[in-house]
Amino acid sequence: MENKYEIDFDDFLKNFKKQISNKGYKNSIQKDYILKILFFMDEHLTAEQINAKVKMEYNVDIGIATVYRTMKFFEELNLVELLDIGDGVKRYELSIALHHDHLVCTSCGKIVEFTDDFIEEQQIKVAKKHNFNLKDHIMTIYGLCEDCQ
Amino acid sequence: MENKYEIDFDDFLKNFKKQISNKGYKNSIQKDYILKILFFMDEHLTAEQINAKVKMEYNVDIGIATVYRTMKFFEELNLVELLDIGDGVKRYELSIALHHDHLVCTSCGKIVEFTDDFIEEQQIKVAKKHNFNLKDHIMTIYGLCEDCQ
DNA sequence: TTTTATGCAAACATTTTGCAGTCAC
DNA sequence: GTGACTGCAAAATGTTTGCATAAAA
Repeated sequence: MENKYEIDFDDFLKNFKKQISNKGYKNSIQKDYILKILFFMDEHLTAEQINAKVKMEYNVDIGIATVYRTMKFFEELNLVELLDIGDGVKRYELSIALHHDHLVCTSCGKIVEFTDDFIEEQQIKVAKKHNFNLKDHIMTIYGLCEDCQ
Repeated sequence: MENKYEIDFDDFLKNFKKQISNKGYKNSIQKDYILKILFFMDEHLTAEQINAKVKMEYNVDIGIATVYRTMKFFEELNLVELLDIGDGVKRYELSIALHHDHLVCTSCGKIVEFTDDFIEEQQIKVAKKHNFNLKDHIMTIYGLCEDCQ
């Protein structure tokens, strides 16, 4: 199976589960389902979408509460990252994706990932200038994609 | 009275009201209250906070619905900008503030504004590279402020 | 006098929580 | 067996909408 991370899913899952149990938490079939969905999806999924995909792929309704709770759990363990494109809905992606920022099309909603080393460096300088101890950042550029122009 | 825009509030209000009526909309005392609160506040206020400030300063309860509707109205006229720091609550600020990005302290919530020409230029290049017609962007750097380190 | 704005409450969408039962370790 | 997890429904949060009334132009 193809995936954008260029690593084997089984290796990934094994490692992921080990991290969970190492920290004293318990694994479950629901967590596995969610991980598999996140791993093989390119897009940044909402809780509702994750729930629907799990239902579709595995014929199980794990419930939206479980999705939210699991995502919050993964987030706290830094295994998943939250993406907020400003439409009031949370989207999630695996942290194994290298850091990147987002271009969002304001017409069709398409999301393109990018990184820019210059900007990254400059952000460090900005934080330093204001005596902030930088932890993270989000940068989202809004515009019209090629198709929507 | 001091304010960060270095312009006179009465001039600002007069101009603001003119823009509203020029576009065929009606002015109101509620809009004036909200504008005065926004003008003299440094912070980026939520709808709830704006409502509370109006109640406190003018002893009038204009209602949360009015605040939301007015902010959406101002936003559509590009008189106000929406700031989303990713906590699921909308914050607003006047557009007369020059464009800037934000540093947010993850401990105390302090927000510091900044601009960086280098980053701005680089964003234009990034958009161009991906064939996006750039409209806007948000960039928020998260970290610990001096006091919280 | 006509159109837009207000204010209340009710509706809405998304996310969180309480709790009893279940499962992983 | 114990602590963590699940699943349902109910609650909470933030925001929007319907509608009758009021106010601005």
